[in-house]
Amino acid sequence: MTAAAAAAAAAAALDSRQGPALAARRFLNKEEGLVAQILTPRQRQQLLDISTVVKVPKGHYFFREGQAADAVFVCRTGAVKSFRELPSGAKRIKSFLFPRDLFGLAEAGHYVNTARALMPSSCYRIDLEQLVELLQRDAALEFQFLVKLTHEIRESQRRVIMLARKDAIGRLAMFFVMLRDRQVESKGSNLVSLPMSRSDIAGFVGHSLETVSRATTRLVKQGMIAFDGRHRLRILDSGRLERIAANV
Amino acid sequence: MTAAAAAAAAAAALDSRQGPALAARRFLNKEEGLVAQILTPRQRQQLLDISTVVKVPKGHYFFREGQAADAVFVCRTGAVKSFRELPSGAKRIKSFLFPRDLFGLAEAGHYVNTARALMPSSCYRIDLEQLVELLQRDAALEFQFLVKLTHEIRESQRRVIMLARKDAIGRLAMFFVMLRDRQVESKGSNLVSLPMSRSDIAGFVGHSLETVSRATTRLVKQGMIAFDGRHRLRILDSGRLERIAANV
DNA sequence: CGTAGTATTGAAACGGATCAATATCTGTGG
DNA sequence: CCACAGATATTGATCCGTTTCAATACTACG
Repeated sequence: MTAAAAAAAAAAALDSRQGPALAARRFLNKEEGLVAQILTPRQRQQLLDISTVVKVPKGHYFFREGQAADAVFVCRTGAVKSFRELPSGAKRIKSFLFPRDLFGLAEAGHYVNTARALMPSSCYRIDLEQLVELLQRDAALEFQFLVKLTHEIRESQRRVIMLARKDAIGRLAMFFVMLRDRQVESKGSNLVSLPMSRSDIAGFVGHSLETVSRATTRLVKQGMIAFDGRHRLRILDSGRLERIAANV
Repeated sequence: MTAAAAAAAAAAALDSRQGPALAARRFLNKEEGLVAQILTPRQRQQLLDISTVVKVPKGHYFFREGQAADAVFVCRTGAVKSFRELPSGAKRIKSFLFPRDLFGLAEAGHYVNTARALMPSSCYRIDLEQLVELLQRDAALEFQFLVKLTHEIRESQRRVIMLARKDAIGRLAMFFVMLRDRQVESKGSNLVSLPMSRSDIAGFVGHSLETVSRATTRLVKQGMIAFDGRHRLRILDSGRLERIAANV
């Protein structure tokens, strides 16, 4: 886990517009440099060779919980939610996936979560068997996956930090900041797209739908954020929002 | 993330008594086979060659948050807690480490957490630079780390599930079950050692110290668990405890 | 054996969950 | 393109559990 982090530090930033790419996201505290993976053109081509592009309309599934796992996915366009249906009927949202995100965690050969498109989306579908074979042959490529997993762990830990907070406003603030930081495109624009429903947000931050609603209302009333419709968030006072988000 | 899982499924169980070993822990739902890593004797020797054994008394530190990260650690004996000091003074416990656990997550070349011995402990200290080099050369070994990271992610997700619960008893039950499952030695014995303080537990499960105390008391009164002193837990009715732990 | 840190127990207050009613969207078909 | 219906979201009132503050009990270590 740490090994990868060191490598990540050593890695230079790279932008990849074509072919599968792994998103190395920014961390909580803004760092000077965006740590990213290097995929050589050849590696990207190798991944392309064993992958197909899957397009689905809003609300459709990439895979469902329990299904045999024979592929990994990398989000290409759109947005996806990964969740688990609980016996109680509630949905526990595991994560929201945006372009360049890797998903498809399996356990004992079966998908752990269900992946559903929040809007019309497309993903690279990478055959698992071939991928494993490829990784075994190419240590450098495998290393990129290792780095990617380290990011995954940190992201998960960030979520743990969020859930450890008891105040609804703080959790929401963290959630919004996390989303903004992930949407690299919106850099500087202070516009964040919220393709998920309020109830999905609730499932993610671990509060009830009503509490999420009240908390967002309070943030709006305090002038930190504003909405252009329910799925378009504008951050008005990012300094204050971040202070609340960081204020543990 | 998924690639590794598939490989994990393919991996056979192995017990390693000497040299660094990576713990592949059991998952929430007991599975038929204990999924573990394979480290060949040669790989283990390679890791040994670049590692040293560090012994510290109770309460001492392996490293502190922010320190330059130049090594990974694998717990050998004892128990370690990994945590972060918050501005507010509170400690947020990231994880408890037991023999065979890997730790030392770094970000931008510095340790993210502080690692402190809960009891007299020893760890393998693996030089990071050499490890990275070794991993780059040995895809198979690197793959083991990849598998290990996948476990780490699942563990983290399990923690997320725990934190998403609002009831104190449920969280505690999950915590105790998690601990028991990690202490492979205690297999069948129903005895779990709790080397950490109540306040550490509170920091881990995300509740106040008092709430943890009250919840354990209730579990005791309901006859599910009992204590031999504050650091020795006996699970009396593991069926009921597990049902509460799973009852999401 | 005493003392400082650690844990338990009690009482009061705060905040989120839940139940319930109303308002607002979104996507569909006319 | 509009209107309408079902789904989604907001807002309100009450209840319940955790936090907090405070006092007391325990335990481990010198």
